This record gives sequence, structure tokens and C-alpha cells, in this order.
Amino acid sequence: MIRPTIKQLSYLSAIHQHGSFIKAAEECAVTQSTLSAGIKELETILGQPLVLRGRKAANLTPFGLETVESAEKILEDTDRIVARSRLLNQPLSGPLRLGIIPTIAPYMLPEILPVLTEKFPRLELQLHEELTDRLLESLRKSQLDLLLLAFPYDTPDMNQYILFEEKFYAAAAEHAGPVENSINIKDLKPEELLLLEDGHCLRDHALSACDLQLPKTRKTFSATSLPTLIQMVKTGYGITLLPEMACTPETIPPGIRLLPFTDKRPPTRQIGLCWRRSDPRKRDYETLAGTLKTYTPA
Amino acid sequence: MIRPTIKQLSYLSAIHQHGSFIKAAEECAVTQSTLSAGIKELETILGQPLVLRGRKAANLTPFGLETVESAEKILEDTDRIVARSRLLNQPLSGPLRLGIIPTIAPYMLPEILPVLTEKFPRLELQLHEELTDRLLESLRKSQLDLLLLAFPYDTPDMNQYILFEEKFYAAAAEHAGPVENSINIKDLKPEELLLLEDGHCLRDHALSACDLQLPKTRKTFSATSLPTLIQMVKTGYGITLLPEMACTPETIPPGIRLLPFTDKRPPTRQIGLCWRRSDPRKRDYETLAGTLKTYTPA
DNA sequence: TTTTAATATCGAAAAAATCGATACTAAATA
DNA sequence: TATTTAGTATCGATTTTTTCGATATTAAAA
Repeated sequence: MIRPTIKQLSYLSAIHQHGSFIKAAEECAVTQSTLSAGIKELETILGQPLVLRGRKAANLTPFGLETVESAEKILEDTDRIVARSRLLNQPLSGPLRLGIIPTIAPYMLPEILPVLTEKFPRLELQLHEELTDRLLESLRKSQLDLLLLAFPYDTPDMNQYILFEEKFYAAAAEHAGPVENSINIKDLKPEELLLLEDGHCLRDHALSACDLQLPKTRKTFSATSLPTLIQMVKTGYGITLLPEMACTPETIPPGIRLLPFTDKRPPTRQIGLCWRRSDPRKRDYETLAGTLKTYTPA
Repeated sequence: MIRPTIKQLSYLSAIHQHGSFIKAAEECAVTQSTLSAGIKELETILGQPLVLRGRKAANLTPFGLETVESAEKILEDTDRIVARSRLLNQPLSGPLRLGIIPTIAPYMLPEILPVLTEKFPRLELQLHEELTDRLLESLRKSQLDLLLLAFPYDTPDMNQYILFEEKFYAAAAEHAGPVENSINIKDLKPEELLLLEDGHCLRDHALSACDLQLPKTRKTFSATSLPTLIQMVKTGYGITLLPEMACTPETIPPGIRLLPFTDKRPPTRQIGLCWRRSDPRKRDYETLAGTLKTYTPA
């Protein structure tokens, strides 16, 4: 389909506004002959006269009026695109689709979002909370731009940027677990360890951090979220590992003991960002990382 | 302000739809290199990456998604202009701003509009009822396209096209006026002649058709519309001249006598069209005139 | 490492847009 | 009626832009 050009439409609009080819040409910063030819071309494309050339003024035909109305809408829309781009030309402006896993989002976001909105007021974060695998899938399909994940995790074709490392704490009910107020990795008994359900990276991180492998026959509850897990611990079903960021008074109810690990190399997970290697906005993401690093768990 | 071109926007849309430069180029009927350069140019204009080039697919950045949304709106609007023009490429299609004087409109329109809409179903008449002078002023300013007037009338810079001539009848109350059922021009007495108020061409046509000049001192009622005038006649204030098209049973109530003129050259007015000499749609107007001619008053 | 499948780039050719000058046109004026 | 005037249209030359075809580049897959 052959279409009018934006330039032609702007010529028509200028004529409508000024009622004269000459003045319109001036506004469009072209010669009158150029504008004249442009309008003629437009009239040819549309197969209709658009401009009524009078001695004193150039007015529009009814169809010309209809057309100029659409044309001005089109010009406005086009200019809006440009204006928007101007706004976003500063770094870390505009929409950014950020994926976060459930074992980070509720703890880190309330702390870090206010900082981000203050530091990058033009940033328009679109948050998506999902399990790591789904997030990576979306990232691969370019439906997301940036992920906030827990590592180690295999993320093919992606850049990883580690922000910080956080310790795990063991959580036990008031009268369960060891007598002391601390714990050692080797004291963990796999059969009493409570975990999130499969798919949560926290599950795997906890296990591997403690160098544990679950017996395949194990049949026990798996929780769908950390709050649920904590409730299970409190009820005395067993003990669990919690990342430090989840160890806040709001998250840990009374009746739960938090036990630090006394090992030389205590269990940890790493928190970091992840984006497509091919994404041209690496610089933006690194800037963002700089701010996210200021967050310290607990 | 430098603007993206419609072509560039269509490239972006094609990439969004096909997820690939190559397929998009195919759809746009250009080579991949052309499309690639076009997108690059667009990204330069906007100062931002729009497309995330992946191995398997080309996806859009968040700003690209925003932009493509506007772009597709713009493309639709543009295509709508073209589609509309296609529709109107047949003669006598689309909007036509027609001005009509009050002493024609209510009599001719009910007869002629149904015929027009049947014969030119795509014609979109916009009717404007005003006195001749105002209509001519609007016509001059290209705010109207075509006038349906009564002649003779001086219409500088305009084309006149006479459709037909219609006779005047004298209207008198049942027991007023001459004894016979007809009348002669010279029987009209200026002092008992009722007229429309100043500005109505009918007033001047009636006077000149009867070769009358009003005494400057004359102080009498002037009616603002023909129905009012007829009521005044019925009430016995005097007699008046009515154009034939106004002499229908719906217009003339009982108690009014319509008297034909017996003169060799009875008083008449002419009905015709009028448009700017420079208007390129002369052919359309003449076609229209052909149909309007089929109307016969009364 | 090679192959593959995509996008980017380059130089030449083609197309178009633009300009400046001039022709044309109709109204206003002399 | 001829001339002036004030607008738009047109023309040829030039410049700019677009496009193409070929090739380079890139990164994943084999």
C-alpha cells in the first residue's frame, strides 16, 4: 500500500494553518515550489483535490479538511514519540522490565524501591515475580530486561553481575533444635530439614550450601512460600534455612530461634543481576547494580 | 523538529510482527539491508535502541514496544486516509458543503434530498441555510462549496448555473384583493404589498419582477419567514408574492387565494447553483445540476 | 573449529526531493 | 483594455536520500 509521507501531511497542515503556500513553505523551511510539489503529490496519491487555490488564500476542500484533521493527529502522535524519546535519553529512564524471584522480592523491594525512585526518578520499573526458570525463559524471549536472582545459577547466554553474598541462618522452634544459640552445618539432619517446594532456587541453594542430598524416598511437606515455611518451623515440623534478608522482625514471629552457622565457611547464597549478553543497555544495568549493592540484608 | 518517517515506523511494526529483520524486509518489499538501515536511522533519531537483536529473534525494547504501539496507530490513521480517498474517488462522493437560502430550502429540499441520496449514495451533504450574502461570503472563504440561490444576483468570481425559472403568484386573503382569480402586475399597490425583511433576496426579486420601488418613507411590517408572511396575508394585512415552490397545500392554508399573473412576461425568479470559479470540482457540480433540474416547483 | 543463520556495513546506482528561476493565472489597478 | 500584482505551478539542474547487491560480522550450533 502506497502511503502519504509525514512530510506531505505536515505540508497540508501548514497550508491549513496559514492559508497560503508561501507562508506554509516558510514554516516548513522549504521553498514554495517544494511545498507545491509535495501537495500535488499528496493529491495524486489520494486522487482528490485537497487544497482550493484562491487568489487571496489557499483553503481546503471538505476532503482536505477531513484529511488535515487526521494528518494533525498523526503529526502529534509522531511528535509524541520523539518527545518521549527525548525524555528517555537520559540513562535509566523509561520502562525497565525487572524480574525478581519470590525469595528476594518481598524482602529487598521494600528497602530498595524508595531508593531507586529517588535516585532515578524517570525509571519506570515493571516488576514481575516468578521462579528463576520462568524468569530466564522470559529474559531469553526478551519479554524481560533484567533479573534479580540468587546465584549460583546456570544462565546460558546471559551476563551475571553479583551484588553481594548473604548468609543463611537456621530457624528452629523455641524448644526444638540444638541447645546452643548457634549451629554447625554437619548438625543439620536431612530428615528434619524443611524446604520450599521444587522450583525455588532457595531449596537447591540451601541443600548445596550444606552439602546435602535428599534421600529420594523422602516424603515430607514442601512449602510454597517462605512465610508458610516459617509457620511450619514454628509448629515444630523441623528446622529450615533462611536467607539473611528474610530474618527481619516482620518476617520472623516470636517462638522462632535464628541460629547463625559457626562453620569456617558458613552456607551462603549470592544475589545478583542477570541480563542478555546482547542487550545494549549494559551500562544502565551496571549503574543500577551500583545502587542495588548499597542494600545490606537484615 | 526532525521526525521519523512513516516508512521507518512501518519497518518497526513489521519487525514487531515478524520478530525478524529478514521476514520484516520481505513484508515491506525491501532488502534486509534497507530495513536494517531504516531501523538504525530510527534508533538514531530517537537516540535509543528499539530492537533487541537476538540470534533467533528480533524483539523490541520496552521503549520499542511503546513506540511500535504509537507507530501502528499512526499507520492505521494514515491508511484510513488512503482508504477514505479510495472511497471518494468516484464522482460526487464524500462531503459537500451546500448552502441554501431560506426561501428555497424548506420547499425544494424535501423533494430533492431523497432523489439525491438515491442517485449519489456516497454523497455526504452538509447543509447550511443562510441569507444569500452570508452564503456568498462563506463561499468566498471556501467554507462552503456550492450554493443553491435565487437569481439574478451579483456573484463576483463565481460560476452561476441556472437550473430553472419559476413564476411568482400573488397571495391574498379570501375576501381581499381583486375580484378575479388572476392578477396583473400593474394592479399591485406598493402600499399593500407585504414583503420579507431586508436581506432576503426574495424581497428584491419580487420588487424588481414587478418593476416596483418602495417609497422610502414606507413603514410597515416585514416578515422574517415565508410562513409568517403568509399568516400576515391571511390576517388581511395585504397581499404578497410567493414563488411557485412555496405554493403547495402544506404551505398555503385555507383562506388564502393564489392568483396567477396574466401578464405577457409574468414575474419570475431563477433558481440556480453557484460555486467558485477556481473550484476544481466543476464536473461534479454540473452532474449534480443535472439531477436538480429534474425538480419542478409545485 | 566449522557451519549456520542471523544482522550490519559498504560502495555504487537509482530514485527522490529540493532549489532557483521562470511561467502561468486571475484579480486589481491604471 | 492593458498593466501590475500576488499568488501557485512548472521546469531543469543539483543534491540528497534511498535502495540494492555483495560482503563483513557476529554468536550460537554442530
